[in-house]
Amino acid sequence: MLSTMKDTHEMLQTIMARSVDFVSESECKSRLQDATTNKRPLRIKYGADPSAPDIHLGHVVGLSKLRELQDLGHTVVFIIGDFTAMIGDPSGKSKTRPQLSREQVQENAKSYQEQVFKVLDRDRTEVRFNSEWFSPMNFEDVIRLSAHVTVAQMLQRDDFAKRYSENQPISLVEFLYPLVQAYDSVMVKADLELGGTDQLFNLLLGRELQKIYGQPPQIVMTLPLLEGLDGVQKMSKSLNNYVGVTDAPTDMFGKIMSVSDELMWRYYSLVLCYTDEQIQPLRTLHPREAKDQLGRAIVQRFHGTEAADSASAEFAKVFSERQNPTDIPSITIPSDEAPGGEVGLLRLLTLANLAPSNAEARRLVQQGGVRIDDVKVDDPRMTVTLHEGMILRAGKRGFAKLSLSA
RNA sequence: GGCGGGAUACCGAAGCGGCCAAACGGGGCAGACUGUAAAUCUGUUGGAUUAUUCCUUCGAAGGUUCGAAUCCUUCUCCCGCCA
Repeated sequence: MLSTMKDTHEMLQTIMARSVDFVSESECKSRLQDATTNKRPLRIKYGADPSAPDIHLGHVVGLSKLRELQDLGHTVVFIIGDFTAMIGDPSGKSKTRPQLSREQVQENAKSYQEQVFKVLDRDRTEVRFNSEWFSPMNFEDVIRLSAHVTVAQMLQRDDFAKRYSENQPISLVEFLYPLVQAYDSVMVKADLELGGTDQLFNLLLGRELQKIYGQPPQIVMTLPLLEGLDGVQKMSKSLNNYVGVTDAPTDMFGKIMSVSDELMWRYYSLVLCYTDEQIQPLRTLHPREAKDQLGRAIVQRFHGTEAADSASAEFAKVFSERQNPTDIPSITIPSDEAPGGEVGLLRLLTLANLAPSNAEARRLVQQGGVRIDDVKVDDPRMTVTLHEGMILRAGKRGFAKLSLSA
């Protein structure tokens, strides 16, 4: 259970590891001591947006930290922002987030939880939906809540300040969002809240609001945002630069291998929680080897050792040795598409889902990206005589195996 | 309520009567190389067609013109400023 007072310092170090902002160390220390003497685990708040139910490694950064805290005996209060998701968020430069129905939100929330518990300890997690306290509120309540903050306070937030000075629009709803999140903290009596560095303002507002409501202010900790596969922008579903925790082992491994050499150390640190001392020896390895280990460790975490090893082996086979993968999706060409067992090459590629259009298929062929049974074909006009088990390859990753049945 | 700005392909952004399927950048895809789906370099990036060519696309609908993303009219949506 909770450690003794002697360990407080050590505990603090564990808690603070990898954090960017931490408000504040001294508060945390006394809170920990209090927790120990009263045998009361701290309540660690974490908010999740169920509008995009795919958890990726970017989320794992925070989740891993939560797990560490759970392993120290604390309780995670996992808040699903079902209320906020139902309203939709017009935030920022991006397009307005779609408003989700209650059913969709429920469904997303469910799959969200399934994924989250790949990292979190279910027994030390309290799941809450914020519609619990927001749905019953009426407009009067909203106005009263809003009265606690000023526009000047809101404009302290970086992105608001920036957009305001650049004459970019800021929706009133966006002003309300930090408030909503802050109120969550009040409702669950959070002792500590963590989030990405972009959440700092919202987290701090939670402190302010708690003080107003007569609660001890939560400790605030931010963690770095994990860069996505492109190595520049933060990992996100909408940028399609993410590794999902439900990705198939081979995909997951392949995506990790596509991370730049430079970036992989961040993944070691933020996703796998390696300390600098643990990372140091890895730097002497060949980058390809270090990345292979990274990929295996990550796949192992979500799919097990066996899957990790075979994903690694499969990758070496397909990309290093340029062999065909073990499992190739099988496709059947309808007989009316292939009179006499013959089909035009381009048509074949589109039928096999290796190209979205004939024009795209032509480009592939002209650029030398197409092979049939390991033989390069470069004539877009050619006709192909089909046979059972014929293997089509388009580019590095596109494969299809022909099945002639019926 | 008044005034002004804007809507271009996946995204950002040029173009302002023909040479525009539309510059440029990003992203995507392919190739070379390689140590990997790293890095770098090159090519490519609406659809149909072997090609000639044709079709659809520049917020929507009409119109002017031999010819429009470009001019006119109306409409829709977005943004800013001043009230």
